[in-house]
Amino acid sequence: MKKLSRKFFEQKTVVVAKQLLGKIICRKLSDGTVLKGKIVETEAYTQEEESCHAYKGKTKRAEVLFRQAGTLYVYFIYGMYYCSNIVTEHEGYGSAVLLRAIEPLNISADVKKASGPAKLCKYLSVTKELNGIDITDKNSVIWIEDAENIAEEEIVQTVRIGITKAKELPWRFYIRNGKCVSKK
DNA sequence: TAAGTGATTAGC
DNA sequence: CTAATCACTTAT
Repeated sequence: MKKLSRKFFEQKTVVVAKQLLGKIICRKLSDGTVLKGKIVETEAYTQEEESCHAYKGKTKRAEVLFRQAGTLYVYFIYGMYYCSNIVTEHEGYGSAVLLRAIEPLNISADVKKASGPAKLCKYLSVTKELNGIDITDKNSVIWIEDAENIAEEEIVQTVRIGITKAKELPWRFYIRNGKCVSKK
């Protein structure tokens, strides 16, 4: 399988969000174990809309969003959870795709263990230590492998969930009938 | 539906 | 410094 290049993430954020569906996210743990999961749900965030962390400019937390495409953005929320995003478009523009759910491909994995943005991070052992890494780097501990594109009719596009601002934007994508898609 | 939980941010 | 907010999950 081929690792996705930086070029893939340099497309428009909503395009990346949509095309990431069906791709395989891989995580190499410190003991050498490699976990894999199919991405089944994503959301797009760009700096023009107020629900994005980059909306107010380069704050200390959001600075990572302005880096080059393919950078991993991990943030801590509600005192207990991490969420991971992949930075998109060009350097200096704050945008990213939130990974909301994956379907674990490891043999003994529970299919519900990664059906939510914070659960997915827990499953893949993603913490703030990984904030800012380049997932297109050859030696990265997280990367995404290419896979067949999901057919247009299998992709559902709806409004984003769990946010309080700019709710009307239809920037959430998931695979129809995907068993690991998050709540609601 | 409610509440736990602490980093981040804006506003004094 | 303080207080409000938060792209969530789990258990009622």
